[in-house]
Amino acid sequence: MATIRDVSRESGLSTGTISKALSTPEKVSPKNLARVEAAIKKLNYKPNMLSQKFRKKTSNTIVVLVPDIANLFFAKVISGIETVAQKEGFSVLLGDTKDSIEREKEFVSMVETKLADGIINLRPYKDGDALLPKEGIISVNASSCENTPGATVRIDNVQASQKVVEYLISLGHKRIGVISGLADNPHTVDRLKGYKKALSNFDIEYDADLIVEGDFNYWSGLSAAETFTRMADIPTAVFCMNDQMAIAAMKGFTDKGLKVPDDMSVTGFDDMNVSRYCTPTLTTVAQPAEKIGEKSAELLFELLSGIKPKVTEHILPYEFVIRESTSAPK
Amino acid sequence: MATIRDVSRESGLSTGTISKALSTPEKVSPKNLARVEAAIKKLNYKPNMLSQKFRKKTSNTIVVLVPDIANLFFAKVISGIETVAQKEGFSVLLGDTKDSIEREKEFVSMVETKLADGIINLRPYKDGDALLPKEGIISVNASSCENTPGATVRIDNVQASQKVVEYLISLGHKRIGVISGLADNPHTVDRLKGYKKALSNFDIEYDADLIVEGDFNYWSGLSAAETFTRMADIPTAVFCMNDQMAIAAMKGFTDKGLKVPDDMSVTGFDDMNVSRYCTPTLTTVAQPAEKIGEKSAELLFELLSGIKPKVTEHILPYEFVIRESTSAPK
DNA sequence: CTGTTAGCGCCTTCAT
DNA sequence: ATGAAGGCGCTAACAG
Repeated sequence: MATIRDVSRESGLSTGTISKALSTPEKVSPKNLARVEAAIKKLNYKPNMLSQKFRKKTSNTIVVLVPDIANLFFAKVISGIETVAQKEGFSVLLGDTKDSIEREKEFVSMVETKLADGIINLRPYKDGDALLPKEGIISVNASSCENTPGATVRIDNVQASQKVVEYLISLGHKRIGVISGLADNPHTVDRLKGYKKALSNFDIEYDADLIVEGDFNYWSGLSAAETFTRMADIPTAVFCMNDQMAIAAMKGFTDKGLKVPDDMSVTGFDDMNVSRYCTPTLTTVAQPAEKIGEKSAELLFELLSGIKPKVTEHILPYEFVIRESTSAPK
Repeated sequence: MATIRDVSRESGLSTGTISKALSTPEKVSPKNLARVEAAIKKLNYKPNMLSQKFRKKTSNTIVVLVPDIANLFFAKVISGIETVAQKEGFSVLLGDTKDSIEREKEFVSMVETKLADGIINLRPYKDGDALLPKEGIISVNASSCENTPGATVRIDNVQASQKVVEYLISLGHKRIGVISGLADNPHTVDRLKGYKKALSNFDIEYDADLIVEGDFNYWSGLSAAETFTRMADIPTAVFCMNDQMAIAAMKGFTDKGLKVPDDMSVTGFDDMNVSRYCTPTLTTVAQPAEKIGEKSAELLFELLSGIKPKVTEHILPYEFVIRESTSAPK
């Protein structure tokens, strides 16, 4: 493998000149530039970026910490991050933690060992078991919840949930079930808060029996739907905390002979691509996943460049999308 | 930032000893080991991995080239890759090319510039515009098609497609439509081949009018379904080349008043999670996406370690899953 | 504009 | 088992 020294020898110029020819060609005479190029081509020289990074003490790499990359929402956020990172000349290291705190630690330590310059964390912040934010580690929390410390990008989960539930109420629903995420998940907490606000705004009493705990995966939505159908006083609508559970719930209700939306209105959260193509199409909250990724990356690069950003908590707009899965109760 | 030299000074030991204490502690006396540890803790020393990699001339990083990470199938493959990579102590750099050949080039050059040791390519190989395989660059093509050169991991697309179509024929269908991917996509080519084989096995004449071109995205499935409903002689079943188009097609048919599967059988390809929760549930080919990722990574690491693997073309088993979207024609 | 020089932080012989 | 010394490939002063 040819090194810069080989190019120097071949071209009869010093390594310093070669280096400059590569980084700031306008500061090298055209004649010499041509000689450098010729030598590079002849030797098929490729600069050793590892050496460059070492020398410059910067990896130009960020790590994206993600609980599970096979979750479409996260994948979209990452896509947004990638777009911005490439524009800035950064690489993104994938930190699929598979929900293991051990793996998460390893990835965090990558910035301590210079392998990465900063971190974007897609795992919602939870008091107590959070590795980030951490002193000396530049990070952004993407898709966070209320009261997340440090730099964050998110939508207003409380408000969005409230809006969904108030819409159901406006249709005439009074008994509205919830398929939640795990009870201690911060998104669950925020979205439940919005649900309660909506009820209280319209003087509907909160009934804890109407909250069925899921885990954001399909299966739990199906199972929760069955739970509802076994209730003595079945609700007329169900607010699901993500689209996956909502789609599975629609199936669960359909299987038990309930028509959606005639017998049961169902709403989701996220607006995955499939939600406008399933049957019936899903009323849901559209999260700007790619935008969240882009904004997070932009914020991280601001932080990385040393400027203190004016705003460190970005609350992005969401959209409430009404489709076929909701209607007035019979 | 403390360096190894600081630890050396603090502990009164040479840098060589510190280095050894970190890499092969069993070769350092317990007494000195303790002193090293004390010094490290006192100074909060973290080895500079950038320097380490530079010195060792290996990045311990692989790049995963993916046309679009917000595609669930790819995301799952990546998840499998990550699992194996972490076990091997490698990082994975995300190469979301967003279908741009320029970006792809950049990522490929990362191994030439030592930023990565090898590449796993999720883009199907197409004669003519393929950057990989390439001399001097260790790579594996994951989820490839027939006749892909170099190291590959895939399922037998032709056989799987044939099986699906023969199943439809066995149900009594004779006029079977296809919603394909883009015509020049290698997966389209392989799967169409299987479709034709099935027809010819059962002496059904191939009718090019029954092939409607899609692009593997939802929208094209919906649009193709509408095309079918406008045909004079509507088919009784449609073989879709992925689940996304199949789910959208089911919606398209339903919207036009056709019942699935009573009036129209629909099959997919991939078996995304949603396919067992949509309504009706989808008959499809289950690709072992995570396994494909794991196998690809294992193969790459074999290649990287310098051993010539006995097998460089891995054909993984798929599963044909029969669900509710198919039945005998009326 | 170009050449010289001195390291970046670490690992690895090679002695001891 | 430990220490001394050299150098990986590159960039960044600094001189000229």
